[in-house]
Amino acid sequence: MGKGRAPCCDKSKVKKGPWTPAEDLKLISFIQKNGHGNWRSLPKQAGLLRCGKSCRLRWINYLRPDVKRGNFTPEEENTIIKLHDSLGNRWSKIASYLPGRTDNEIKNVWNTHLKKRVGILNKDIKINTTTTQEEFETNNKGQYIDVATSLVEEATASAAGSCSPTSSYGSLNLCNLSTDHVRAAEACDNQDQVINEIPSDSAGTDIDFWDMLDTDLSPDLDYSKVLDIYSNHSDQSQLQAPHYTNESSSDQHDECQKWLRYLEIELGLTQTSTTTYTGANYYECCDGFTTQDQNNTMQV
DNA sequence: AACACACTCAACCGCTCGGTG
DNA sequence: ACACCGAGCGGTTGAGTGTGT
Repeated sequence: MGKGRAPCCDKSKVKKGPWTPAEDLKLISFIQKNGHGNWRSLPKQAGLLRCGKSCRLRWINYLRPDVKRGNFTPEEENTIIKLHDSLGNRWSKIASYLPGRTDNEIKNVWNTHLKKRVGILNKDIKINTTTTQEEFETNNKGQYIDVATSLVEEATASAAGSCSPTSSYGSLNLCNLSTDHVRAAEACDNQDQVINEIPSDSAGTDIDFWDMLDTDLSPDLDYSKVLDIYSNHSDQSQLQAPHYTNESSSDQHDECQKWLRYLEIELGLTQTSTTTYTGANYYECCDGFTTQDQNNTMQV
């Protein structure tokens, strides 16, 4: 073996760029049947012209059944702010506290939203500690007034060492930042509240892909393998969606079919229709879609 | 309507870490 | 102890989309 590090793959022979639905289904199919013991060899075995790294990233960030899609809730954002102040840019560590969220997603949301917001709030605290409330209101046209006042109180309390023991971020001026504060700040920040987020990558029609999809949704699929994926590939404590251990095989089959169906919908591969699904697990999987009521009914 | 600029986020790149022989 | 390898991590990029003029 020669010196130096071997490249992870032959760059000239791998495809780069956005994944197509057909590639997604190939990857999913393969992992369903074989798991992902070796990412490096996976692309070849799965018939994908992709780097193993790329497959891993696609699976972890997008195709895993327990990935939660949709906007971050104020609670999640609050958690990220706190954890980031404590852990810094250790995104994977932060992600471990947010089931269903990936490090990449958290990193993106921090860089695009939260970093700015924290900057604004910190600035407000500084303003408020050096001006009267009236001056502050004039300077800020009434925005943030309640938020900033509360934060000043909390920052003062924090400085006095009375930060909530529920968190380990006692040194932070945002240590007790409540959900309401974040919500208020969000409202001031004119954040869009887009509920539904449908993933892209909806490439053109692919006959092979449709064949594959039909195959994968057939009763012949080895659903026990799918369950293995859930149970083996990740820390159980971080898995939110499927909990199959005590279910009958038909229940498992149903759940897996739901997940695959969900995936099909996520990939934009079904015609618009009204379909009602039930089941708590599926409801969790579909977080980010239009949920119609609390009875786990979803309209697509 | 057309253009420019800003924003978002999926994906890539290069590095580090831990396991193994 | 060392070298190699695969997995994972964090920084960065750039295509696509949205918004303002």
